[in-house]
Amino acid sequence: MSLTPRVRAGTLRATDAGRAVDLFGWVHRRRDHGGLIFIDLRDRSGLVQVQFHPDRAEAFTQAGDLRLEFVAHVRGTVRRRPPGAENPTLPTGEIEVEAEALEILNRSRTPPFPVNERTEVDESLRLRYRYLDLRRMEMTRNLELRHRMVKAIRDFLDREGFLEIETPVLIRSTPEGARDYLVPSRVNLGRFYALPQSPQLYKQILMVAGYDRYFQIARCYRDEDLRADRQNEFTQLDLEMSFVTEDDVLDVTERCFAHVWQTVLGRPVAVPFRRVTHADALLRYGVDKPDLRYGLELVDLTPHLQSTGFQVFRQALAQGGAIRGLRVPAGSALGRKEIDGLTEVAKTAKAKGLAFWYREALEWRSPITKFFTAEELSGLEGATGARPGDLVLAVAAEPRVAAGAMGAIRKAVAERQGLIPPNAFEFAWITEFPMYARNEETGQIEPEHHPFTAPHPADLDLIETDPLRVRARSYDLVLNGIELASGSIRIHDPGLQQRIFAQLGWTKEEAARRFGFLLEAFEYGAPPHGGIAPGIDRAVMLAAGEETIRDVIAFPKNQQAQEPMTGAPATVDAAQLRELGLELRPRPERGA
RNA sequence: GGCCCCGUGGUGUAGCUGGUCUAACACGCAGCCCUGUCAAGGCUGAGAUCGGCGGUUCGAAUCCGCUCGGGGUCGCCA
Repeated sequence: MSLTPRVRAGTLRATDAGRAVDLFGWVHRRRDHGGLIFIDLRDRSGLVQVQFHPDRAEAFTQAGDLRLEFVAHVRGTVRRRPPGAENPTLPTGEIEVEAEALEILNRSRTPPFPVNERTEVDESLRLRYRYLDLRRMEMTRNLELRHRMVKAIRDFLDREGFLEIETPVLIRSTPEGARDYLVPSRVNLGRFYALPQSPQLYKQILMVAGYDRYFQIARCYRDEDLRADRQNEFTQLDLEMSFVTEDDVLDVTERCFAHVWQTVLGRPVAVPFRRVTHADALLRYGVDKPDLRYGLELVDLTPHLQSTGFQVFRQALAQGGAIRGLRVPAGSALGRKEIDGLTEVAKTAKAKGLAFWYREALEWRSPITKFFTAEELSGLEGATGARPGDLVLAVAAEPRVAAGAMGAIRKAVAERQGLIPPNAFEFAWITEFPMYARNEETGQIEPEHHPFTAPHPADLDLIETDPLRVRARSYDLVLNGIELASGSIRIHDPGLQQRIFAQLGWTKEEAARRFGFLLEAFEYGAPPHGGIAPGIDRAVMLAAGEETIRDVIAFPKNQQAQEPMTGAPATVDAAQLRELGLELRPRPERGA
């Protein structure tokens, strides 16, 4: 059979009736009636029903041999289906292809899991046979969605005057941040490249070079443990702009997302996005990446219970603690069991316990009501706005712990009470992150974002005196409680950059050794600049309504950072190691 | 590394307060019948000793311990 231009199965419509077509695809399903055979032929675009009639004896006989996932070439004619035989649930349901000839291009073993159904299949099996998994329509849909989103991003940024520039994947290791993946250099024995955790330094250098609007769909690598929304290898939209302030970066970013959501998902998204300062987010939502699809704002009860006689609260307050509360509308329906469950959530978040009061018609009911004065209880009512039938929850602890615990409680309550609207997309900016955070283990002060983030101009004087209070010119984009992007206005003044390095405890020599090239570049006319880096995998995951980014990545790693289909990472030949000047030490324990 | 969840024919599940479980159901697979189905239908059949090891018991898929594999999460992720 000679090959003619192929037609995609899922694209055929009633208007194609009478058309001679060549279809190439996989057997999605077969319905063999003995005297008549129907095959659903599937390709990337969808599927169409092919009918084999005994009148075409040769094709009909061959069709009897077809099995699921066989690869076939069908030549035939598109026909309207007989009245009453249409399938309204299928885009191609008005027509079918009457087969005139069939060519079985390849057979298939019985697949290890159903390709033609939506059933949940063990993920390790899916990854081992990823080529079959990717044939499933949900995965095809996800990868197509990803393509369209990335294309929409490129189109948008192109129109906005951005230039897409590639930066190296083999780069110099910089010890800060996440663990680097290292690549040994054969021609420079004993030396290593690192894979980029992000193109951060190169994009800043590009700004110095005058490429004032740069972007890249960049692969990034971080040797850290994997999660549902975290791979050791992932994709970022890396973006940097010169001569801008926060507002410019936020503006172009939110218009970019609005464009993608509109053109790809057909979902209008209002701009500008809501903005919440980091401090405010902790106070009102207990996290720095609040899910704004639901209310349930936290309330500061500290001022109302300042002199409470309740020992647990009293002690917490005496140690500089805070009391954060949450009104659960209609929470009186929650029983002891639910409260216990929430208490567990609070404890997992390091709180010692969870206080609760049921607001009844005339009074508060709780094991601890007796410890509070009428005045305090009315303060509680005023602060939370609790009405009869509601429940009030509270945690007293060091402010950070209280916020974190109540943030976890807020999320748990929303999930358990079904307060999260489906199909909602709530974007929000979190601004003014602190410049520094204390590393709990080492006690050292470390940059919250990265050491090139510009400090808030009003806080410059605090850098040396009270670094933890210095706000950064940084911002995160949050969508439905998931961090989508992170960025900042950068330092472009070599003097200030030195000062920040010094604050981190680096000597001039150390800073020069690590980032000398950047400091040097800044001495040749560095423009003010800033940028952001949205995670593509997460954006697609949320747009697709998936629970894990693995479902929007063609060949992801599992939680053990392995790729089950090819078996990476794998051992290598001794000869390869020798050539690289590497020698493996036996593992400390559990030999072999 | 800690905590939590899961592991039963090819797939998805049931069974799991120990005993006709000689492991059930659906899909898939094989054979036969069937000319308008679309999760096609009907009949017949093959296929798992219940992740592995050890223990408790007269008796273990069911209870206990260890272990392996997978997932979620905390730590980690400038």
